Amino acid sequence: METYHHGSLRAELLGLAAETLESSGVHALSLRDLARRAGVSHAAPIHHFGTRTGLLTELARQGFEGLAAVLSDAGDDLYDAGVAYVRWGVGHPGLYGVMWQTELLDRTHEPLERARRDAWHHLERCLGPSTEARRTDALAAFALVHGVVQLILSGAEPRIQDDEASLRDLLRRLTPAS
Amino acid sequence: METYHHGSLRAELLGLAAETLESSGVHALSLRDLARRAGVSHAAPIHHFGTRTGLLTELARQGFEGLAAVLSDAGDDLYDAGVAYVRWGVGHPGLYGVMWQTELLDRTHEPLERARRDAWHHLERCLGPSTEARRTDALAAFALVHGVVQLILSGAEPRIQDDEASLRDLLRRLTPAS
DNA sequence: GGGTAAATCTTGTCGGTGACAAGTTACACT
DNA sequence: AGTGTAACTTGTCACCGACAAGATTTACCC
Repeated sequence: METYHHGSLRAELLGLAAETLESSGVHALSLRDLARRAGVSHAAPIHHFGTRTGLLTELARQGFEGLAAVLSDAGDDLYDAGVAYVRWGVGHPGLYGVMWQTELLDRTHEPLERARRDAWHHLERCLGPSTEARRTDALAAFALVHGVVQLILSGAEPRIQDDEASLRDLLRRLTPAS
Repeated sequence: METYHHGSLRAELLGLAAETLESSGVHALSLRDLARRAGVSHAAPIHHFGTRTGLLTELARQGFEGLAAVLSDAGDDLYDAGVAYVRWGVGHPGLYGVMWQTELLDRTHEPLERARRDAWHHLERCLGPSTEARRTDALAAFALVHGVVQLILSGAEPRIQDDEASLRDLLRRLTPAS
């Protein structure tokens, strides 16, 4: 059969990579392993992504898009959005880490940066008009939800409950300025 | 001179590793490069740390100790401690990332976990007696400062100012429960 | 102070990995 | 039909972490 022209190699590689990311972590993700599992040569992934960084950058971009979609669905309430954010992050332990590890990503990749800003704006939107104080509010809100996700994922604080009620209770410690 | 028995190889390797970590990031930190720069054989670092994970674990432990010391000096006020935390994190961009990247560390290493808990307790101490609500307060406080550091280090939000006044203003969005 | 155990470091080697270069095959478009 | 281009392969290189086995030095104990 067709040894050449797999047809949708790029998509399949991304899928396999996402699986590995969640099941085994970034460090276990190698281009050569992906190639083996997809049944192609060891250099095939490089053709599609250039470098390993290129692959991770694409995964991160997809991640921010998924996150933005969830935030968009969560509505206009800051705490609703916060809960949605945390739940998405906790649900994607491998990917979420990659999204924030700038060392692994190509920060000059415009689609990635755009997706990141989009996700940010969905959270900022819950705070009303953009004054100076609102921007600080948004920073605090983002830092809090991001920190909660990282704390949970790191496993450093096993006492954190990630059910909705506990999360909401936690997020309520944040009170936007007057 | 003495080819064998460098005298303080372990300490020198840790120092070189810390330098590389801050100047070039984790990914640029290799045991073999450390060995070259210390003028020893490529396997010498392995003798002292077992694995690369072992080296990073030791660095992280030192990191938490340094962080705990800074928090201890910051006094009893939650916001003072928060500012001190953020400033320490921002001042150690490479190391701070390693400290929270569990994939790179040996989480069963008791000295590391003890140092981590110590740092935590220094922050929790600012909140008074340990009730249920206080613990949630502590979680929120930790998540917020941690998130702020990560946001700054990631460079995703260049608008964050890390001078003391701006940081304090940001941290004030957090109000512990009654 | 002599001998033995342990710690420190070296040499050698293995499998795995990212990256690049050059070649081969299939598709697309005119 | 023919030609350019995209998709993929084979081959290769340097680097890395890890392990094993050996050499050298220190420490300790009688």
